[in-house]
Amino acid sequence: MYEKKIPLPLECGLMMTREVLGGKWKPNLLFAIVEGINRPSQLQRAIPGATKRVLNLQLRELEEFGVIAKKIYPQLPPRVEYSLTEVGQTLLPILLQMNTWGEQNRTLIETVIAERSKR
Amino acid sequence: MYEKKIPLPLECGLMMTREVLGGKWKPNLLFAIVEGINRPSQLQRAIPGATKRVLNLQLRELEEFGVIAKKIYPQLPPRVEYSLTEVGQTLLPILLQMNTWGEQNRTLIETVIAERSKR
DNA sequence: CGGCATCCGCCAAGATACTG
DNA sequence: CAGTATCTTGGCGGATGCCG
Repeated sequence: MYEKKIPLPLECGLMMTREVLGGKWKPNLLFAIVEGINRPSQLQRAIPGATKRVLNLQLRELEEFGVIAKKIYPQLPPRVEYSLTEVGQTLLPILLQMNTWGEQNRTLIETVIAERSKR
Repeated sequence: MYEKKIPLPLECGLMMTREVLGGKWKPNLLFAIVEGINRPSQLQRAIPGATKRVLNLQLRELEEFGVIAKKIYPQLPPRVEYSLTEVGQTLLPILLQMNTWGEQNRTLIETVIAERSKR
């Protein structure tokens, strides 16, 4: 019985997920959308660190991957709302875990970063 | 009763985790180490896409964050072994979920990527 | 309000070669 | 086998401004 013929098939699932969540603000965007912050202007306000352009780019990518859906209301002023798709919902557990892990280890991480910048 | 004074405290846990897992090969490295592929040369072979240099850089960062431990055997030829720390163990659930999610949605993702490159 | 065009700086990551 | 030094690059993300 062969345990594992090929040591690592590059553990490709990780790369796949990375492809989807890889953008700097994508996790935050998904997180925000779930919480009901689902309009572009709201998202901009919720994520002050990112510019309109970047958020748009990343939103489009998320949309291309079928993770979020974009609803356009043809009116003036224009109105757009994002929502998680079924597939997007399946990402929630991961995001939640990432968030709580980060919270739990925040002091550790901050310490290391502070330490690092001393050099 | 104020529901949420500040809409998003930038959902900082996500950024923390990102800081630790952000490198291109870090998830793969952790995954491999858990599976017993814990020596530099082994890791290089298991992850053909990355160069020695990059792997070293990312391994060092993981070590700085206290996620992996580095054991050096002072002998010739030199021998080094990495292992997950307690903290590192707590990352496993996340990595596993990311991996399985990627596997489950591999065809979707590959399709989108193929589509994208047509333009 | 939502979206896009343009320009630019930076840094993570690739390529290569050398030392112990 | 493990690690480092040097050089280069691609592209992601930041900044700004214009348009419907």
